[in-house]
Amino acid sequence: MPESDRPLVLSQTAAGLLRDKILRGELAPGTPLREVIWAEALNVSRNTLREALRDLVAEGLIEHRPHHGATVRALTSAEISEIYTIRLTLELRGVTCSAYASKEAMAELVERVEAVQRAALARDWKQSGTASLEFHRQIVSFIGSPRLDELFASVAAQARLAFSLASDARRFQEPWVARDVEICSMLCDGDRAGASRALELYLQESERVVLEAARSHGLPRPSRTAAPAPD
Amino acid sequence: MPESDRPLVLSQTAAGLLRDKILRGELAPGTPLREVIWAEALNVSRNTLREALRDLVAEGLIEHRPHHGATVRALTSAEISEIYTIRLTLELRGVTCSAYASKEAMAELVERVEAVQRAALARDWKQSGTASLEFHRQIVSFIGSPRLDELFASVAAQARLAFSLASDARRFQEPWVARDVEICSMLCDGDRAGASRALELYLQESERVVLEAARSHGLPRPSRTAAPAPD
DNA sequence: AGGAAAATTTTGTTCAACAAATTATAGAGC
DNA sequence: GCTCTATAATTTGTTGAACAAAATTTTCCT
Repeated sequence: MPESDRPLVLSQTAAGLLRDKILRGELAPGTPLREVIWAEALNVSRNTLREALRDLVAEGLIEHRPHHGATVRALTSAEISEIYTIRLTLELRGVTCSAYASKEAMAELVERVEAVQRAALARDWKQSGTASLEFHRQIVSFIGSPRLDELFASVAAQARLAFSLASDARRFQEPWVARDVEICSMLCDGDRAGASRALELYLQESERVVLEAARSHGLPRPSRTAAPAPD
Repeated sequence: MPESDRPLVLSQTAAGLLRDKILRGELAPGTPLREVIWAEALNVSRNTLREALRDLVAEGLIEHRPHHGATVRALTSAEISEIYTIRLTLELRGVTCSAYASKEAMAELVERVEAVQRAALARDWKQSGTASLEFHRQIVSFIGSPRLDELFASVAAQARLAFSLASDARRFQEPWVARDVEICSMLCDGDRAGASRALELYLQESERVVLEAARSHGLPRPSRTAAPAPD
């Protein structure tokens, strides 16, 4: 039944709800998203849900094989590596473009690295991780391309999906804070070559750690087990 | 009527037909794509057409404003500039990564630049443009990320859309052939710094020319005129 | 003309149905 | 007991009709 609230575009709000659940880690990678079940769980028609699913496929959050349906995307180790390849490409270019960044943009960068520090001081490691991604996002924004910004956001969302496997959040986030700070100060000093080197090492190590976590914690197991209930 | 042939996934073959028509230039940028009209033109239901349209939106070939429907994407000059920003980001990184490219990949690069030369010699400027894009695509592929390859393909498709405005194809393509060859030989010699410089100038000038062509030829005019018939 | 109100078009969404493909189940035979 | 196959049950792909809501066009009034 078409009920209650009248949001601007239903299929997109439905996509939004699903996106949140996935990013929040409530739906483990590999989980199948059955159309009828989620249609009534989100209180939309099956057709509308399908449109929502198509949007999420475009975002890279879910996979869709014809006649098999949609599943929460489970990253292979190759895909995790690719995430870092993409990050390196975008962030290195961002560092180069920081030469032409406005005063405000640089101030925003400092602002964000401070947010990382605040979260770390408060021992809020989840927030620290989010803030760190925001910091790197700001670096990418120096390029000045909304589309590349969007790509980074998409990639970052998937990275967080991989992060969610990490058992101990502290050991996972703490070492990076100081390095974010270092990169930021190098950028402020105009030492772009140094920032590039630091960034490259940063991403290499991060990739190694995430890959390790993913490997130990369980990679795309074709588990045919029952799907968690929507509610 | 669900007729005759039984393609694997209808909505995607429908999207394919539309994609071709757009890329072929049969549907001018800004052209509205009315759902009922194209649904029966492609012989699919409206729901299926909607799914096809959503796919094309994800590809960046069409725009979609809620309650206004889909239109063939008309690039603003800012968006044309962004195409070159993205190309610069991807291709420069590709040049860097060419250091680790396999022998086969480098051979493929030479292969493609030769295809550009052949087409130019045959005065087939349309083919020359396509081949040139393939050459640059190969540079990007050195990065080794399918997703970035896909991004380049998407951006290239839109670039061709902008190219289609060019009045004189020869003056438009000829000057670039020699520069593609130069960049290729620099890469083969391992002179990545030189290749980077040449590439940056190449893209800067290309952007200038395309922007000029687009400006003179007519930018996103909100023409409310009748849409061309599907057939 | 100008602008408000009504008629029309177009999109957003739902529902019910069915074909086709996939997966699960139950036997048959060894 | 095990594999292989035929059958049933599920799930996706697609359709067509219907209607509400938003946007566009037309009409009509001043």
